[in-house]
This record gives sequence, structure tokens and C-alpha cells, in this order.
Amino acid sequence: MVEPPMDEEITLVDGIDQEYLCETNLEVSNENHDEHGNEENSGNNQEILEPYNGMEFESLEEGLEYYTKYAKHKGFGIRRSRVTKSRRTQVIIGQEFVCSKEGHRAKKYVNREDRTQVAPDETRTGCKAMIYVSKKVGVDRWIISRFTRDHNHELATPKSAPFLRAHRKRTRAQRNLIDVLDDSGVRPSKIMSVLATESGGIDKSQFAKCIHNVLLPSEFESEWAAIMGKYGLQENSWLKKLYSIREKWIPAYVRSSFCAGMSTTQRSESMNKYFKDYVNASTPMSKFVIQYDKALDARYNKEREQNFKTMNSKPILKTMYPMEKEASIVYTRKMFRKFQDELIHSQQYVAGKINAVEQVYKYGVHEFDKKKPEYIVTFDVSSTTTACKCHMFEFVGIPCRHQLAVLIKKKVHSIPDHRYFLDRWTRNAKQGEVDITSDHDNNAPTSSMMLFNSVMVHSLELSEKASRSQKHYDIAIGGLQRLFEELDALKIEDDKGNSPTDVVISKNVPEAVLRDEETHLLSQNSILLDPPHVTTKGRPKSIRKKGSLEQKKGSKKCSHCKQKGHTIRTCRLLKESRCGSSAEITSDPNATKQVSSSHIDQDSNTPQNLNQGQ
DNA sequence: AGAGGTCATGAGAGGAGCGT
DNA sequence: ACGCTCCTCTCATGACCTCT
Repeated sequence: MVEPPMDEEITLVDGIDQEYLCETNLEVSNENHDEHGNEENSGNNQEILEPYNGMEFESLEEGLEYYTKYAKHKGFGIRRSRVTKSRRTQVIIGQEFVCSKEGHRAKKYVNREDRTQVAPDETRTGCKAMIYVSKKVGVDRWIISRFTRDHNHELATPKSAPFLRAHRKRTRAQRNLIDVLDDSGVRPSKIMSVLATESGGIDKSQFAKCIHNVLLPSEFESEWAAIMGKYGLQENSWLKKLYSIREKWIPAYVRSSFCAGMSTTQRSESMNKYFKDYVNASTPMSKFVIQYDKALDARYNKEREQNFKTMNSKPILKTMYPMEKEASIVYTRKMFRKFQDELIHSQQYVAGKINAVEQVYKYGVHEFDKKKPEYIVTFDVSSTTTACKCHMFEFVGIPCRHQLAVLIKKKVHSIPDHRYFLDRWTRNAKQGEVDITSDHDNNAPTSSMMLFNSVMVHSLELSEKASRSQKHYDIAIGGLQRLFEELDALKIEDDKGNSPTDVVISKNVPEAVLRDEETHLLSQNSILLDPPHVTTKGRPKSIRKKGSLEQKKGSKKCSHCKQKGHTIRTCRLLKESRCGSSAEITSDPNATKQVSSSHIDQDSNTPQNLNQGQ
């Protein structure tokens, strides 16, 4: 890159002379921070010199590299475009680098008739922004001979620029690393996390340990400080922000609040599981409503079943402690199992007195064979209450094994005043509450869809009863005829303006609006159909029922080398034939060496060895 | 959950042809 | 020789599938 010609007007970028910019490889740090104080990625927080006619480069690639940087900084994507070749020598003498929104989508794509999917969003706007880099006559240098600055569209912010396709490329070193990891059988997700670590990411396991494995806020704080220090992240604003709201998400802080032992992710995951068996991505909306009801019914049914189990069976006791029997009477079955588990495990712990202040004893509780981790449990003699630093009681709602170990040591074999039995986990939890189950069952149908469903269910019942005998049938048909007459009469009244649905609808809504919406809804109901079915992409599921002999498919077969045991994506022969061709071109003796050495590592049944053996 | 496969699609890149 | 438009081909990408 060279400095601009003297006859060009030298413009200032943030008050810095362009000449200076040229000397500093067109970039100068302006210490820019975004509104959150975040430092942008390298290159983004640096001002880039604007292109000008006559700007020189060593090569065409350098020109492209420069314009890419400039585009990323400005917030647009670029692509290579027209190439100009010498007609005489066929050597490239110029190339356009244009804004990625240059031109318009080709007509053949816009007016496609064989399209099976929704047309993707139009990405081009006919933008004219570009540079044309051409070869300087007589010398081996390249200059910008045309430059159009203005875009006909909004530019992306520097933060979102990396999402532009042109700026999503990985460096050659990163690509090499990906190849090496891929060859070593490392999974793509793992490769991405390695890349994240390699580019300044932090050790995830250490991070996870710091978040999930510490029990006390003080422990967390020292762990956090250690990690920040180790990776030099003290100034990272995102982490700073996370740290400032640590009370809201770090388990060590939230463990003192009752969450039924669930983290936020567990809650959403359990919801996922809840619906997974009933709906999937292709469930139409009409079916979703039905399936949702089914899922809800199944949940109520399960609850009733659990309730029945709790009320009509007795759990088997495993210890002689009275508190176990008390718990078996009070707790629901599931919570009793948890309590029992804690009680049994408490026998693996030893409690040693640390100190006693007035009537409050402090115990260190640890496993028999391990001194650490040690849990501090306080025991108040006057109230026979305990508290443990693991906060399990506060978080889950049942006493932990450490508390139980102390209680047993202090010969408290009954739960004092049932104070450790949270009402939520007792079999009487629903006493005094509205029975949602029955409420759900008796819900009067309000929407037209629910009315229809309800009538449908009753008419099925009617059909079943009416078909028992000719007499049953005659009564049913006679009744139905009377019913039809009655309903027809009602319809005439309805037409006069006495809509029965008026009763259900809120009186706050203007009547005219209501009538319009109702008619709209009703007319929609009569014609509402599933959206048109579009054939999905990908290999369609075979509708042929497989015979018993072909149920179990053999190992995979490579579509490239036709060998079993791998597929085209992992075909070494294909990979080597690609590498081999480049090795031949470079005639690098090492390349041949690498190929032959890789053969040694092959399994005996790989295509290479088979070929060698031939 | 992840690997591997198929398919649809448009971006990207370069070539052909023509006018200046 | 250059600059422009149009056309064609390849490849990356994403969606969605089955299979392990």
C-alpha cells in the first residue's frame, strides 16, 4: 500500500492525517468502544482509510483484502465481480469488487415455476458501490481506477457486520486446525469449542465448576476472581455484567431460595419433554390444540395415579429411625423416596463439633473416608433446628444428608414439630386448593371449536347407544328429529338478531365490532383448513414396510469408493485423492511421504490398503 | 445427540459477446 | 483495449430427513 498522490485531496479521518494512516498500514486505533464499553474485534475498532482513485496495491489480492476490511468496518459485504482479461495474453488486468447487494436476483430465479419452497428473501438491491482495481501500465502494481462510495441501502452496524456472509470466513490457520481436528475424529461441536478457546475463549470445565460446584458465595467470588485473573478477563464488560447480576443466576446465591430443586434450564427442558410426545415441528395448528389437550389430560392422569399410589399403598421402610416413618406418612411418595435416600446417605457422614456459641453448635460434616468437602451445619439446641451451608433444604425443600447426620448425632430421631416437612411436598398439599383437574373436566365449552368438540363427543356416545337395538334406534332418531326442529327454530330467531353467542362475549366490546368479528370467525371456522402441505426437503421417509430380514441394515457404504465401514464424508481415499492432486502439482517430496505414512495408520480394511494389496 | 445423506437454492465467480 | 450486460456453472449453505 502506498501513500496517496500529492495532487489528491488529503482528507482527515477523525482528525488524523491520511498520510499517517498510510504509514500505519491504513489502520489507526481510535480506542473506540461501543456504548457498553465493549471493545470490538480486532479491526472493527480501527478506522480504515477510505478508498480513492489512484490508491495503489502490491497485488489484486491485497486490493481485495483492503476492500474487505473497509467493508467490514463500514458494515457491508463485498464480493468479487467482473474480471477483465487482456484479449491478447488472457492475463487478468482488472477486477471489480462490488457490494454484496449489487445487481438484482436473476429473473430466472424470480420467476421460477418449478419452485417448491418459499422464495428466500431478496438480498440484492442493485447497489452501485464498488471499486475497480486495474493493473498499472508498465509496472507490476495495481490501482483503484474507479470508486463508487454510496450505497442505496442501510449499512450494518460494526457489531453485526460479522454476520455478513463475506465476513464469516475463517483464517487459513483456523481452517488447518479444523482439518487436523476433523482428521483426528473430533466432533464438529467440539471443534467449534476448541476454536473458541483457541481464539481467547476460556476453559469451559473450569468455568462450569466455578458456577455449579461451589456452595458458598464467598467461594464463588474467589474462584471467579481466579479465573478472571488467569485469562486476563477482568476488563471484559460482558463478564463484568454477568458478575454484577450474580445473585440472580449463580447457584451459590440462589440456593437459599426455594426452587423445587430445579434450575431455569431444567424447567424449560421438562416442558420440552412434556410436549415432545404429543407435538412436533410439523404438527398443524388444528392438531396442536387437540394434542395440547391430550398432553394436559395425560399430566392430570399421572397426577391422579401418583395420588392414588400415595393414598393406597405404603412404602417400604429401610431404617429404624422414627423420622422415616413420619416422613412416609406425611410426604407424597416421590418426595418420601428422596427423603429416604438422604436419610440412608446421612449414615456415610461423620459430624465433628467445631465450636459452640451459647446454644448454637457448629458441626463440620464430611464423608467417612474424605476430609473434604466439609459441610458446616449449625444446630440450635433450644429449637432443635439445623441449617446447612449446602442450602438443600432451602432450594429443594427436604432436609439434606448433612443436616440429618447432625440430627442423628444429637439423638433427634423424630422430625421436630414436622418443621422440615414443607406443605408443598405433603400429600395434603392440594387440600383447600381448587381442584384443577375437576375444574378442567367440567369446563363449560365457550369457543365454537370447543362447542363443536363437545357435541361431537356426545353424538358419538349417542350413536353407540342408539345402535344397540331397533327400539334404541327409533327413540334416538325420533329425538333427533325433534331436536333438529328445535334448532332450526332457534336459527330463525338467530337470524332475527338474537345471537346466542352474545351471552358469552364481553360487554365492553362494541356490539358492531363483535358482530363483525363473530361473523368473520364463524365464516373462518367453516372454511378453515390446514395450510397447504409442502413436500419437505431431504430424503423422504420410506413408506415401504421392511421385511424381517432387512430390518437391520448392514454397515454404511461409501458412495465414492464403494467400501463398507465409512461414508463419503469420511472417505480417506477421496480426501487423499484431493490432497494427492495438489501434492503432484507442487511435486513436494514431503507430500508423498505424508500420504504413504498415513497408510500405515489405516485399518486393514480401508480402501488404501486394499488398493495397495492389489 | 450427532453423523451422514438428499435436496433446493442463491451467492459467487468467470466467460462470452458486443458497443465504444 | 476497455467496459458493460448477460449467461452459465460450481459450490456453500441451510433445511430436513434417517440411521446409529
